[in-house]
Parts: sequence; C-alpha cells; structure tokens
Amino acid sequence: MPTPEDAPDVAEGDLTPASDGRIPGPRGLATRNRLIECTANIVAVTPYSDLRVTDVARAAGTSPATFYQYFVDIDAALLVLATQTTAIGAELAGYIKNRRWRGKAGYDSARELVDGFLDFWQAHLPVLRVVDLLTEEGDARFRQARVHMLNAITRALADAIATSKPDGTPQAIAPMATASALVSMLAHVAAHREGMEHWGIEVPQVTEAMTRLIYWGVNNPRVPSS
Amino acid sequence: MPTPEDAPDVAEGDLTPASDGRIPGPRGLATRNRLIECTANIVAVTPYSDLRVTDVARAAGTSPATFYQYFVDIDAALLVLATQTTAIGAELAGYIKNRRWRGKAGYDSARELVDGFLDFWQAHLPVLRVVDLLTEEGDARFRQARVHMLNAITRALADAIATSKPDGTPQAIAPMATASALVSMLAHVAAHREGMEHWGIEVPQVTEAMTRLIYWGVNNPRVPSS
DNA sequence: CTCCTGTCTGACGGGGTGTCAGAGGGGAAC
DNA sequence: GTTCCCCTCTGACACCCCGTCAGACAGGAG
Repeated sequence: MPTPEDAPDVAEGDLTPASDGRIPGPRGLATRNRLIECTANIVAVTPYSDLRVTDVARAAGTSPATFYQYFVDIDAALLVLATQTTAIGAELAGYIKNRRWRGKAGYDSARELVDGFLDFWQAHLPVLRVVDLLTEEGDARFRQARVHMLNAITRALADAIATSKPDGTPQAIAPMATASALVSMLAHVAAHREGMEHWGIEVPQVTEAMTRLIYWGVNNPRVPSS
Repeated sequence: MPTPEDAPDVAEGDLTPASDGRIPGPRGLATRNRLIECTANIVAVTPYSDLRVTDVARAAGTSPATFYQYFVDIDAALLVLATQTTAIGAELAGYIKNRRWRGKAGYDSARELVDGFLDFWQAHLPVLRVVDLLTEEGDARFRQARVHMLNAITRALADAIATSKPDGTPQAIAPMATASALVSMLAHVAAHREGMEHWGIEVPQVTEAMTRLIYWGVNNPRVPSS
C-alpha cells in the first residue's frame, strides 16, 4: 500500500510539483529550467543580497509571477543548483578511496586531493559561496547539502586514516576527528582562496602545506606522550 | 604640520561623524551606543537576513529615522561590533607568542591555542557569524576586520614555526603557508562547531586532532622526499 | 473549429528602506 | 527664571521589491 503511484519514469528525476500542486508538463519544465539557468548566470555575477526575483524573471523573459509558479523564493531555485553542485562535490571522495597513503605514494595522493578539492571549489565558486552563506544563515536545506558533500569526503578520509595504521602507533585518535579537521582546512582555504591571494599569501605554498598536514594526519607521526 | 587638530581626547576613541557630517554631542553618542547595543542584542537571536532597521530602532525606543542619523545602514552598525570583536580576537596571538613549541610543552601550547580559539569564537558567535557572512558577500570592510584578526594569529604562528627549527630539517616550507592552513582549520571548525556536534562529531576529539595537526605543523616531522 | 488543460501575466496590497522638513528639548547666557 | 539656540529626534512620504490573486492566453485532443 505504500506509494501506490503509477510513478511515471521522469527523465531527469524531476517530478517537482509547481506552486499550485500540479506537476508541470514539458513546456513548464522548460521554463523552469530556463529560470534555474538564469539564476545560475545571475548569481555568478551578483552578491547574494542583491539577487532579485525580478531580475531572474526578466533575464528568463518571463514575469515575476511565473517564477513563483515554480519556486517559493529565490532560495528554492538556488537549492536546486546547490544540490547539483554538492552532489558533484561528494565525488571528490574518489580522490581518497583506493589510494595509497604511505610514503611517497601517500604524499602524492594527498597533493591530488588538495588540488582536486581546490579546483572543484574554484569551478563552482558562485554556487558554493551561496551554500556557505545560507548554511551560516541557518538554512537547514543548504546545510544538509553542504554536509552531504563534506561528509562523503570526511568519511573517505577517515577510512584512509583508520586503514593506514603505521608503526603500530598506540597514540591513535578518532579518525573522523582528524578527517573533520583536515576537511575543514580544505573547505576554508578553498572558500577564502581569493582573499588569501589578495593578501599576499601564495596559494601553491598553501597547497604544499595542506598536502603535508594531510599526510601527517593520515600517517600519524609521533607526538609527545601525555 | 600633520593633524593640526586640537584633537580632543575622546573617551572611547569614537569621533564618528553623524550622517549630516556633524560630530554628535554626549546625548547623541548615548543614543548611538544604545542603537549599537540593541543591534548586538537582536543579531544574537535573529538571522542576518531578518535584521530590520525598524526593529533595532524600536528596540532602542527611537524611530528608524534616528538610526539613519548615525549609520548609513545596519551593516555600518554591525561593523562597529565586528571591529570591536575582531580586535579582541587578534589578541589570541598571545596564545602563540613566547610559548614553547617543542616536545610536551609544545603540545600543551597547541592545545591551549585550540581551546582559546574555540572559546573565543563561541563567546562571540553571533557577531563572528555576521563577519563571515558579509566577508563572503564581498564586503571589504568586514573582510578587513576578519583578516586583521586572523592575520595577527597567522603571523604569530608563522613566527613560531620559523623559530622552532627542529632536527635541522631541510624540507622546510614557507611558514606563513602552514600557518594559514592551520588557522583556516581553526576558523572553519570554530564556525561550524554546532553543525559538527549536531552531526555526531565530538568536538573534544576534533580539538585533540587539531592540537596534533598544529603540533606537526610547527615541528615539521619528516615527509617523503619528492 | 472548440474546448480544455496547462501556462503565463497584469495588477495590487503589504512592508521595509531611506530622506526630507520641521518639531522638540536641554543647557548656556543673561 | 526666562530666553534662545543648537543639537537631537521624528512623522510623513516616495520608492522598490515581494508575493498573490483572478483571469488572459496558447496549443493539442477530439
């Protein structure tokens, strides 16, 4: 008896109902996509606070009322973009799984992770900026998208840490904790990359530094006994 | 010949002109402070996007027009709070200067830094959230305040790294780069502390992990030769 | 051709912003 | 105590964007 729906196989998995509850047909979906696309274009060149439903609608060649037919507010449109982007970001875990993490190979793995992470963030900068913004504003949906992305990476890294037990170290620590700290570092540097460059800090050097810290985090060198 | 001002020694160093260009007298300053205080109270319980000049004015028992007498917009009022807070934050560098950074003592220094940083951020959470927010929005004034704070800490840490040359390591790296990465880690974890707890990650463990990473960053253990 | 369903929009009430010109009040001078 | 003046405050307004109707429009089925 659950979901006795005839559940039509939707092409893009988008069976999102419009504001009046009905599911849009092909023409409606087209405008909806056009609105999303225009939102992406505008958010790329406009700070979030200056985003106007009016502008998005105008860019898409429709009226504001049409926008509200498909989204309750701009955030709803942005959430679509955010979900797409963070889904891609979650695949950054691929830089961690099934890699070698000890010695020279491990160091190389770490560098590829750092580069991959920074490149990804750079490529999706406008959307990720909005994600960070609304997460900080307390929007649960955006936080979930963000956590979904970062957690996939963190878990993978924690696995790598837990697996790569070197030197029979007895000083181990919760792998998720170290992984969280390292992913935090990556996320913050990626988000403030421009600011750092602007302030005279060379990103390649920070890349190198983060590579080392990750290597250390995974391989857990000796620390003073408490 | 510079500043031929009679430069009255203002109590709080606040010779901020009002919107009409005139410098407020005692009564005006009082309302101005009251407005700032009310802004702080409201921002503590309201997401930034819901901050209304109207509400602040009402809380201060004045009219919105009065608010605009002293600030061009809410951001201007928030900037005062932000500057105060980040000035305090810059003093976190005290957890770094004149400390020992090798061996057990170094490990303890690292932990104190982490604890101090997290405590500070927690204590000033609402304002720092706004600082992060507006920095991300591209507001140069807030970014400057933020950078001023974090950079003081980063510089101090870089000094510690440069000074504590262990084991005659030839693999050294730009100290500012490592310091930037570590401070980024601290800032991100501090800002997302609640989110992490909410997601089942234990902060004490992350504290431990960050302590280690800082210790490693400062003492620069061996990495594979490239 | 016609109808009907899905799609779009003009027009409007509501609320916050930012700006006047002018009202109000407190202290210095007498 | 009274007057006067300047600092301080505010009511009122125009503006803009939001979000929501009821109804106009289009294009495929019959």
